[in-house]
Amino acid sequence: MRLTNTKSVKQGIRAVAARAGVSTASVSRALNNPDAVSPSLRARIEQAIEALGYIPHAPARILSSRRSRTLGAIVPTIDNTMFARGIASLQQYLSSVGYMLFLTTSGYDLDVELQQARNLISRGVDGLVLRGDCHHDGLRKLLADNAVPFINVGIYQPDRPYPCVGTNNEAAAHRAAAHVIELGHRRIGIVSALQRNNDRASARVAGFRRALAERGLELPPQWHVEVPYTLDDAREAARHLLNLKDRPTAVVCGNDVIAYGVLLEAERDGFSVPRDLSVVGFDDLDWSRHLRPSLTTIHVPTGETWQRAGEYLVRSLAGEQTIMHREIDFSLVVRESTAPPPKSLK
Amino acid sequence: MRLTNTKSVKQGIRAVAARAGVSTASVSRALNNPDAVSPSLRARIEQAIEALGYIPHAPARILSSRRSRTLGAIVPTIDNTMFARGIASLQQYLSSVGYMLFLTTSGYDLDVELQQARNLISRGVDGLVLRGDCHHDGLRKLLADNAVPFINVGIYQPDRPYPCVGTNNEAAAHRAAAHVIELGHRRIGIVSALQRNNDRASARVAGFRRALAERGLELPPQWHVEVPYTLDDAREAARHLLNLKDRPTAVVCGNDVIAYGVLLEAERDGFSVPRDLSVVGFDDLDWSRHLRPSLTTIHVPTGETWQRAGEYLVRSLAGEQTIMHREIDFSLVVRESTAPPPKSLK
DNA sequence: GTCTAGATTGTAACCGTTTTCAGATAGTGC
DNA sequence: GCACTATCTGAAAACGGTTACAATCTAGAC
Repeated sequence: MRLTNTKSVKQGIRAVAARAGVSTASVSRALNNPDAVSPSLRARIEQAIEALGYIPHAPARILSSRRSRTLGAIVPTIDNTMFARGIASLQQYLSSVGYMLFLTTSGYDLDVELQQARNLISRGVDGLVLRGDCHHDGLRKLLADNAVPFINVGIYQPDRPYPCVGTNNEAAAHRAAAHVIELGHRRIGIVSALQRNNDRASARVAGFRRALAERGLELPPQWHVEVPYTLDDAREAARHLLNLKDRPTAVVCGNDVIAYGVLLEAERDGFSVPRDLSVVGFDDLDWSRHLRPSLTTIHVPTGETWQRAGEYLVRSLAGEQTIMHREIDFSLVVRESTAPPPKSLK
Repeated sequence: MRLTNTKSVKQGIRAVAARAGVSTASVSRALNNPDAVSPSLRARIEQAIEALGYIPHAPARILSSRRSRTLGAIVPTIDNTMFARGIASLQQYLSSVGYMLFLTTSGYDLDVELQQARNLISRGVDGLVLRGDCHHDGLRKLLADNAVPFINVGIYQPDRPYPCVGTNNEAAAHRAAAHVIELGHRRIGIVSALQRNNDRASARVAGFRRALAERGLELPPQWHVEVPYTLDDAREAARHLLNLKDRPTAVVCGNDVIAYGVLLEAERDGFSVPRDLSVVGFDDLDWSRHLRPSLTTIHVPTGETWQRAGEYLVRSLAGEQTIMHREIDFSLVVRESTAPPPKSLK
């Protein structure tokens, strides 16, 4: 049998109510909707809360109200400047509107993502923030079955029936490639992130390819390399690409970290950037403007993107009508790593 | 009045129980302690769960069981490789033992940290992971009043009554400074992170200073600079230090990002590292070995540190007796950024 | 002074689990 | 075959809040 002392309640809202000489309903109201109780009552209750050091029990609140004021986010990894940025920004926004964030990671694994989503829903989140639109089939069903609002972030797909917010990666990549083409390059290589289960990466590759195709430029297979996540991987791929007998004069990269790898490897092999080789990145991480040569890249406002995702969900949950597909502008930032190709190789 | 259809329960454990023809108690047992129910029952229940797509409601579970299998972590910022690393590692460990992590940020503000702690406790976390041992007075009281287990991570203070896990920052910093002293440097500058509300930063400064003091070396005030968080801040400070008429021949830095700033600024001002200037970092971020010159620094196993913190709490919560103060070894990684001082300035 | 609308407060059911306790069932030694 | 355990299972009371509804109170309007 559970010990229940009917005389005195040691904690909880009932203790506060008892001390303030009011009902639990009033305490609850004072907490959630202060205007609904008279100033005098409110003062008494606040004083009792203070005196008892009362902290509301969120799980009970969630259970009773069916709302948690908590969002869940599933990112591939937190150990990546882009995501860390985004999450920080999202979290800051959410906390400013009284929401909390449950953060989990999927490690780029769709099954894990599904599992994490189940986890978060179980936890009672009011909505979910997902990366991209490349998900397990079961995930959509799960979201639909449980009527969980969600948004795909980091991509822009106005034609899809799911909400999303992000830059148009295809267009941005196209812009990046167009930049080196405009500089006069005709021999352009691509070093992209792994495209598998990563629609962002593949959209960028598509943009690069379209830019080349529009100018009738060839892309020999050996000039397109895909690399995993680390700088070491990027360096290795770059080394390979730079040592081809027939090497490109410019390399467009799927993200800045990859570009760093190309830059480092180029330096190591004695190529001068941008004299011998032009390099374009994508994301515009902090480092990119500090590097020497500084990196020409596509600037993507990650913080804004994720904050908008939060705004979308919070507003939807508040019953407001909001834009389902929001495009976030990118911009090309031209720095030192790009220049016209050497005359001899033009 | 709430609508309650007494005939059919649409969801929840009762729906599962009804479908399987068992009591809710059995379903709960099948979920939490499978061995406690007979295989046949378990099979029936599992099938019902599957058929209904049942997802347990964690808040209700927490409310009832008084345990959330969730830990809270409060870090200054997530947008910092060190913390991102640590959090990623902690999260991975926790998920491997069936725990979840509630992550919040304090922005280096003690009041915010206290508020976040309140928030997390309200959320029902079973324990708290904190950064360092520099907290608001109210925080300890809060933790004590609510009997919330916690651990300070990133520091090692065996003499304190609070659990902690981390490297001995003072000793590690001492080692870093000793390294350049051993190389023959006598004119050594310090560029540290802000010490206010940051015991890690101040322990490092203390270690640097002790190493200098032990060899009887002077530290003119203008040779010790404190900088905020960004690379830009570090560069500005470095520029100032390097342009002193009477400048040091070696600089020990409070962390790697600061060291990058010094390195970049040195290059910009035409100093050659390590010929004209030796630089030592602290943390050993990924970049440090890729940079040119690569950075001599103190390697700190961040991932292990945070995982240990998780282990400590999980074990404590399981009732196991565990070590309260755990020291994590650091190591000096000598790379290209340090060398004996130029003869002329020795 | 009575009546009514509106503002405030209280009562108690309910949110979806876990868990105690007791009852039912099956297995064992004699 | 019987009493006696050891195992399973079920009924129902919590857990700590929210909130629908009822009850009370207040202030004008007449």
